[in-house]
Amino acid sequence: DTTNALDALSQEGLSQEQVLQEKEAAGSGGGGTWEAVPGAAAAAEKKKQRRKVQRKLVDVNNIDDENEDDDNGGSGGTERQREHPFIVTEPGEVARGKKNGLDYLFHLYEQCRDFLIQVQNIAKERGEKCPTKVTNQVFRYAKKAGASYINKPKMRHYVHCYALHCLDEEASNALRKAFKERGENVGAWRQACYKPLVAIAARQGWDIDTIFNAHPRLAIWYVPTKLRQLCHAERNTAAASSSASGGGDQLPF
Amino acid sequence: DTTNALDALSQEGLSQEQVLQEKEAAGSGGGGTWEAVPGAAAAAEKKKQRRKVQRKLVDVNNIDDENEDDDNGGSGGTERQREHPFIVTEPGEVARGKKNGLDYLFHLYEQCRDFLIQVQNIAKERGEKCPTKVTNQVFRYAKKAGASYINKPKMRHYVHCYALHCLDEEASNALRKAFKERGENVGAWRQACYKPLVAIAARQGWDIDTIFNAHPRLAIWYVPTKLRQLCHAERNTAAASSSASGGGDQLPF
DNA sequence: AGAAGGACCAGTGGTCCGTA
DNA sequence: AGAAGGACCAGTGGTCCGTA
Repeated sequence: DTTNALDALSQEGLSQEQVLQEKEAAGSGGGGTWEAVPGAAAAAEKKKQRRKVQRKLVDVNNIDDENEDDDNGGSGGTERQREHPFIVTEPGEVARGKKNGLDYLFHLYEQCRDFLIQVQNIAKERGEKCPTKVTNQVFRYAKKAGASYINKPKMRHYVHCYALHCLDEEASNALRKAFKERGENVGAWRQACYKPLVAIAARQGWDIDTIFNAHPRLAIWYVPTKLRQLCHAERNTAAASSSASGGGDQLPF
Repeated sequence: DTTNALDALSQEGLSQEQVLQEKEAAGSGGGGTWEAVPGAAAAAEKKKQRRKVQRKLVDVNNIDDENEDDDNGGSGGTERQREHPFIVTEPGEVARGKKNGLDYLFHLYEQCRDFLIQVQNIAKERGEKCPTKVTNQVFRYAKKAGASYINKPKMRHYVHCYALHCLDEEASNALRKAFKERGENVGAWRQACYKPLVAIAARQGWDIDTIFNAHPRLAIWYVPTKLRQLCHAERNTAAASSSASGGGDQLPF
């Protein structure tokens, strides 16, 4: 019942985001590929290389060391099932088949908040350091409390999607409807969530940390690295073009 | 020129703190020794044991491994001098001989604040995560900037002394004068700084984190573990005795 | 004995990449 | 191909304990 002015926004959202995805897929091959942050791709590549070297070293060291616990192979019974993958659903829609919907995804964030509050209460009781964010400790607590379907990589992966849901539920709902209609997968929807967030940041002085912290349910989540980088890059672009067109505090051309 | 009502306070402060020190020195030998937190001493002991085991293992593994860089012994030239030890000085007093005064100590905290601000400015410039506290990163930055006399263990060691200086300069000054007069060493003065802080916390609902965060120069420092524990223990003691004497929400005796 | 600080360690934030 | 999450890693907070 709140379906106004959504298509233009989300279409726009998609086209640019797809460009971003393509650039990312293309990788650091050519010379002029776009990067959110200068040098970021190179740094990431270095990190990857390091990790590969590490793994190789570990493998070498493991040769002929101990082959005690080698036969736990086969299909020995009660392996924990993975969660069903998410699909793009519109608000209120229940996912059918072996899928989970986005209302469920956002519900997980609320559950994490509850777990954090419990951890905070225990810490206060004991006079211990009291976390203000969803930390490893909270994820551990959630697991111990039986919420085995909550894990850190998943929650961090979709934080910015939840952020949009918190900060502009209208826009978030519109994006979900549009992406469902077009049959996009979850990855594409997730990518598309960045753009409206950057637009919100633009309207509020680019300070994404302050924006997160000002919202009670969002403040407990770390700002995702990529969202931070996108805001920074876009701010610089915006500043450059505005000073090129109208400004006076730049070198004269 | 601000020397009112200091002696009673600091005397009181000392006597109790010395008891605390003695108990600590006595260790976990007997059964009924006082602990700030139940089980804390046992946990600390366990940690110590673990560390010793670790070191032994490291030593064993190092036997006959590589003796390449073995001969950097002797007295080969420009070794960095340690900082002179602190002595208890009153406000404005310059330490003589190979000693540093407490004004200098507190000055180091202000310097760290300056370094933090620089690190924050760089982070904002680059659109990176911006620290709100004096972190390892800040200590690294300080060292790189030439302030080699600043280091983490030292700064953490005296944080609560600086806290008293920030929160109640009158009381801090009075304590310094009293301890100087009595010829106490730095360690004794440091111990004595806890008590007036706990008293401040008592007046403000025991929330030492909020007290730190409410003060602009103090907010950038982590609350020391021991101060937190003392506040917690004292709060429980106070609550127990007040409910024993006048309360109604406790078991009846 | 008293104190300064190098260096260690357990557990963190962050996310890659082997898995289904 | 698309996605979930175990497990890894660099760098953290915290402070011990060999050193001067």
